[in-house]
Amino acid sequence: MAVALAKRELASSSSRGEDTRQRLIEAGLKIFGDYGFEGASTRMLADAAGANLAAIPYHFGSKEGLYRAAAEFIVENCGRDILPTISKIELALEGKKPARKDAATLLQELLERFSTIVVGSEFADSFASFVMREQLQPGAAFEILYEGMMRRLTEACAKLLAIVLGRRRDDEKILIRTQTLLGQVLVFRTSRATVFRQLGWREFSKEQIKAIQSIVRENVDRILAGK
Amino acid sequence: MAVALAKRELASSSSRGEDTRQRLIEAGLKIFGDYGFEGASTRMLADAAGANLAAIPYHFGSKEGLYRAAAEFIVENCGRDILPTISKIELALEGKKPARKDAATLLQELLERFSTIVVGSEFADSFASFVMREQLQPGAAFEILYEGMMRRLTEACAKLLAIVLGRRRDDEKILIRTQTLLGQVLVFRTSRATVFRQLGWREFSKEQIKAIQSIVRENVDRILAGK
DNA sequence: GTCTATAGTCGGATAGAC
DNA sequence: GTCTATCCGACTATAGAC
Repeated sequence: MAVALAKRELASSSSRGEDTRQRLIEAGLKIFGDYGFEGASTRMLADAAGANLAAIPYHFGSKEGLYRAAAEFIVENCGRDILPTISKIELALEGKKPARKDAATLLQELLERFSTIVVGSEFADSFASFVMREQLQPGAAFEILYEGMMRRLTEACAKLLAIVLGRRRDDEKILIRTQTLLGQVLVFRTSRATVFRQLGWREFSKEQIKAIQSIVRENVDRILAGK
Repeated sequence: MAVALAKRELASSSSRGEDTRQRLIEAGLKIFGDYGFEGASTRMLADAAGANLAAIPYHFGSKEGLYRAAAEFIVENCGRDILPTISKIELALEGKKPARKDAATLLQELLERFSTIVVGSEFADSFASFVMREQLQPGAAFEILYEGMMRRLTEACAKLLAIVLGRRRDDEKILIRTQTLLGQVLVFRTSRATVFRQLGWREFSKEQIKAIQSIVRENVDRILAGK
């Protein structure tokens, strides 16, 4: 927190440099998300940021450097939304093992938070494409995304599920089932075009997000109820 | 059928033309899947097909024409695997409404067939990327994929689910839940990199596919059991 | 730090010989 | 139908003025 503040002060007090840097990262998020690494041109990036072409190699060394910086930006922003919940869960798991019922409640809370980010945030519109492209062809940015975001999410999810179903947390079946739980939420992003087409939607409205979350919650309840 | 046969005969009997065309489509499937439409160059495509650069505009009009042809190839090949099952279901739904239990059995059969394609076929390695990119940025090829493949799958799935849960088949909740069912399977493709990382897998082996299918089946059983 | 201008590369499509 | 050669546009990165 203190570091972030210091950064901001540095940005506003010093030169335009840090400001250009920030605008380039935000433009990178959108442009790389829309067109992919190869499809995005440095001209698009510079234009979207209102910056000069040469500012990219200057601030980030290369187009790829900007790409990595965008991945780090995603991790930081998602972190703001979901890390508090994950930290709470990790803390609860550190002490004596939570009761089955409490673990189920925590798991539902985690999934609701997750779905709010995945379908509910307009920020997700930019970074969802970015992340999906890295799933297709994992590169250096995938490491940043996985270590900074996905690992803690899937591990927290798996540990809670293990408690609820009464199994060891590194049981392969638990890990597979963890993915099926997350998949129920993720599908609304990864198959967005199909979902919109079939449901006649053109966006995720507040009501639709609630409907999705309600059904996921119901499904998960039923899955957790099984022995 | 007679048309397909006639085409094949024409291909083998006539000139190299039809053969080059076929090799370009198969190369397109792989190259477009790996690099995306923009990322794939006509030189890569021609090299992978063992064809000349100029053969692409000659046979398909343009690079985009080859792209569309690849989408049609996907529809045809997926169709071979899953259309018989879908047709069987559509037939069963045409007559008098199947019993709840029978609908559940058909739904499980459909999902197993679906998961076999999604995670189990080596053909999927190529076309999964192709389809995912179209979900990100739906273009002309998305129409081909949706109308030729996804529409009938999701509709069959939704109709069966409506019977099992005793609701109208155009109920929004049914359509949403349909997506969550498919999502449990799809996640193993769309988040492949994360799944492999968390589970320590490097491929989908026979045993792992069986494990996935078994857990999906269990989840779906529990979801369908709810009222 | 930011700009313009440019070098050097690679892209898709085409013309025309065979 | 297939090939070679080539056009023309767009790309990333850099050099050097300010």
